[in-house]
Amino acid sequence: MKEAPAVQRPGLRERKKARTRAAIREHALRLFREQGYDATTVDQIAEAADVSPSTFFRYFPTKEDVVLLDEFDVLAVGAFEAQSADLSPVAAFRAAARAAFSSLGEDELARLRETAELTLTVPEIRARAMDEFARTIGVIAQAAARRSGRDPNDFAVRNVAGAIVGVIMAATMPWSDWAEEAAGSDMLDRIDAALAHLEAGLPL
Amino acid sequence: MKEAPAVQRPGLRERKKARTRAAIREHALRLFREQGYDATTVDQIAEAADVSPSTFFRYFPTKEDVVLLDEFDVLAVGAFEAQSADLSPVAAFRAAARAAFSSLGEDELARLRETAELTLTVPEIRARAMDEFARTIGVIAQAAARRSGRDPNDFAVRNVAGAIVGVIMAATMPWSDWAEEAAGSDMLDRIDAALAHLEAGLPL
DNA sequence: AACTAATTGACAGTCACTGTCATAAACAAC
DNA sequence: GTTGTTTATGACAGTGACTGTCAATTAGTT
Repeated sequence: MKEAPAVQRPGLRERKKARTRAAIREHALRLFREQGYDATTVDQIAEAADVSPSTFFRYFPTKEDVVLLDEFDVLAVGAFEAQSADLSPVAAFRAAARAAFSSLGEDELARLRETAELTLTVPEIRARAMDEFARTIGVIAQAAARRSGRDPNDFAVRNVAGAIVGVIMAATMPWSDWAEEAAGSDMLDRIDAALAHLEAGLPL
Repeated sequence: MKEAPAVQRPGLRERKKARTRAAIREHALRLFREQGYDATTVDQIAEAADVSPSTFFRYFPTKEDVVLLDEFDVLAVGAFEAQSADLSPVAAFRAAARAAFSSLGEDELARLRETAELTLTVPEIRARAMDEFARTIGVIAQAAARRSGRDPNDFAVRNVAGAIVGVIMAATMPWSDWAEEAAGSDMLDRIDAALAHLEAGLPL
C-alpha cells in the first residue's frame, strides 16, 4: 500500500541536504555583504549556518564556490536551442539570453545580481570566474554545434562561442574608471547591447 | 667629475634585484617542470634560489605570479599602433600580433610557451589568467581608442577588444577532448586563424 | 669613515583546505 | 519494532600559502 511517488519525492535526506546547502549559501552571502568577503572566514560561515567547518567543505569545494555556482547557463542553453534555426548563432544567443533573463523571478534576479557584484568586486572570485567562462564557451559551442549540425570541436564554432563570451566579459567587467557609467546602465542591458554590436559585425 | 651615465646604469642594487628575480623565476619554472606545480612549495623554490621564503614573496606577491608576468601585450600594443590607419581594428591587431611574435627570440619564445603551458594546465593559474585577460582588454581598448581617436571607455571600442580577447581565449584554452588537435597545430597559428575568422565576421 | 635607506632573514601567526576516524541519523530489509 | 547498511556529520590533526614585525646586513651617499 505504499505507492509512494517514485520520482517525485526527493526523500527526507535529500531535502535536508538542500536545506543545509541553502542555509550555508544564505548566511555566507549575508556575511559577505555585512563584513566583506575577505574578512569573513569559513569558520564564521559554518557557525552562522550551524554546521561544522568540515561540512562546509563537503557542500562547497572552496569558499569561492559559494558565490560561483550559477547553473544559469543551462537555462540559457535551453532557450538557445529553442530559437528558430535561420537566425545567426549570435542573434540566436542574444534572443536566448533575453528570454532566459526574463524568465527569472525577482528573488533569483536579486541573487544573480548579488553574486555578479561579488564576482566583479573580489579579485579571487573574479579570477575563478575564468574557468566558469571557459566552461561556458564549451557549453555554448556544444549548443551551437547541435543547432548547426557541426562538430562541437569545430574551430569556427568554438571561435564564435569565444567571441560571445568575450563581448560579455567586456560588457560586464569593471573598467579602470568606469564604475559610474556602469552604475547607470543595467548589466543585462549592457550584455544585450554588446551582443547586438557583435551581431552587427563590430562596427566602429 | 662623476659624470656617471645618469639614465643608463641601473646601479648595483638594481642589477642585484634583477638577478635575484630572474633566479627565483628560473628555479621555480624548473621545479614546476620537474615535480609539477602543486607539488612544489614556495620553501623549495626559495631554497633552490638561495633566498629566504620571505624574500620570495617580496618579489612575487603570490606563487602564481611567478608564471603570470608576461609583459607581452605591451609589445603587441606597440606594434598595434604602428599599423596603417586604414586597417580595421581586428585586422590591425592581427598584423600587430604576427609582428610581435616574429620579433621574439628563441629563448623568449620558449619561455612564452612554457608559461602558456602552465597557464593552460594548472587550474589555479588558469583562473588567475582572467585578471590578466581583463587587463589586456583594457590595454587593447586604450590602443584602439588612440588609433581611432575615440574615448577608451567607448562602448564599441571595449566591445571590439573583448571580442579579440574572446577568440584568443577560445583558440588557446584547452578543450574537453581537444588535447590531440591542439598538439598538432601551433598555438600562434591558432591565434592567427582565430583573428582571421573574427576579421571575416565569424562565418559559420 | 659615518650616515641613511633599502634589502633581507627569522619568526610567529592566520586561514583555506585535506585527510582520517568515530558517531549518529536515515534508509532498507525483515 | 529490530536489525543491518549506507550516508551525513563533527572532531581532530596536519599542510602550505600568505602576512606582519623586528633586527641585522648591505648598498648608496656625504
